[in-house]
Amino acid sequence: MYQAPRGTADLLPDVQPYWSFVRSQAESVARSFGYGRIDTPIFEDTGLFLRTVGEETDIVQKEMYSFKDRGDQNLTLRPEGTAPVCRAYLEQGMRNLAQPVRLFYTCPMFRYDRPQAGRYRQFHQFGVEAIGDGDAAVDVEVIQLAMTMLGSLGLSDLTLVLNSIGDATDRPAYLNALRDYFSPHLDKLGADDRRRFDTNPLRLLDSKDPAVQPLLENAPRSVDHLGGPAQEHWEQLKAYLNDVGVHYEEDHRLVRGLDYYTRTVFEIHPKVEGAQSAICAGGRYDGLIEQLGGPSTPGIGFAAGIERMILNLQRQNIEPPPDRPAPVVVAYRGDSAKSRGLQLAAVLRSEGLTVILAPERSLKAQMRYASSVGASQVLILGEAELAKDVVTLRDMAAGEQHEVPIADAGRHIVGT
RNA sequence: GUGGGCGUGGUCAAGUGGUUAAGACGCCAGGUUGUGGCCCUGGAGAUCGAGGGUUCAAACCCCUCCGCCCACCCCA
Repeated sequence: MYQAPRGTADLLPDVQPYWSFVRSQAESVARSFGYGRIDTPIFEDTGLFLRTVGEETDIVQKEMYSFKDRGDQNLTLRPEGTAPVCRAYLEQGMRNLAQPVRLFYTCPMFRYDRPQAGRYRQFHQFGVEAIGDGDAAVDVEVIQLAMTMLGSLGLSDLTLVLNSIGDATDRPAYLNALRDYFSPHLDKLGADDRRRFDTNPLRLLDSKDPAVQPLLENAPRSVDHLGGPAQEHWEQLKAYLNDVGVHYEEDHRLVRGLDYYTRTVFEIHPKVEGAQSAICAGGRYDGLIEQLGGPSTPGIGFAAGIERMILNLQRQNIEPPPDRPAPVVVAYRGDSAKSRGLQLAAVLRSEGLTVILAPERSLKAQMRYASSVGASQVLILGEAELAKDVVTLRDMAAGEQHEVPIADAGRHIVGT
């Protein structure tokens, strides 16, 4: 027997209401902020991710689904959404549109990770990108969009954590400060953290090693090493957030695992403790477009994990609205009634109703079937009805039925 | 990549070496001839995750692999 590949899932109709709920809420909130949908290819040139996400990151080092196609092209199944959108921004000349360009997407992502709660190899993200305007008001807009979107799902008890990791020009001084701080304590660092000390000292800040926790208390803060413009941006952002009443917590240890972030970084997670708690995360990436060979262009965005949003809906016992109406079942007795039922079903569907023709079984079994598929009403056609050119309309919940002319059966069906 | 737990019909689940592998839910049929949801009866459906080994004999013991769950790493 074949099984779905590790870390992938079959989404059967019974879970689809969650998916359509999340997608439609996210999409309508994004549109209300003036964002338009973009779809980019599921695979891209491998170099796009190497260059932007960062050669030293875990995503690139060990999580990419990369392959060569028959033409020897190095391709990679998209592990994240920002780089492809920026590539499209450049390639499609979107800098000639009104700036900032506001885009959103919902699509599958692929990372070769070990699956666990809320983590899959094929997973789905809803994300937005606002490209072409570095103003802190745009940061606020994007954060507001994220909070509004999660709120529209009914998720409560969310925490927004915020930090600024400065511009590329501020980075070297800060990294030196971090190295200076940690170097007397190298003996206390585990192997992973030693490696980080050399390759990416920023990541020492979110080390989970209990031995280094006390060290983190007094570690240098990125916000104390911001250059003038980044400093101003950071203060402006916080002021705007206060103005619009968005609550946040500053977290000086918040850094991100992708190299392209500058200035603002943020995460949103449920207050309940747990692994993989971030359901939404993002930040500013003012150097990314330039890195891709374009003109210096600021940008900011976030991505939210659809599976994680659904997980939290379920944890908070939030039921999504049904994604399809209760069907009307057409039951019948006899061959000519069956044929007439087939015609009737087609007519009713063309009138916009959801109609299922019962399977050919005893009438009793057809009724049982109607009941188990949740039919609100059943239309019964038999010899008696055919003779009079009527159909028996049974209301399943009320348990009552009456005859109506076949020709306007549709008008008598209610509430589906 | 690391550590722990686990894999028995579609789902849940009993069964820890020995005749035809319980049960429940679900599915199908029937309970008199044209009617559901409760109830009753019957039926279908399992190479006991896969492969190898030990044994006269294995779902049950051993090995390998695969997968699932949880945590770490990392991330949405």
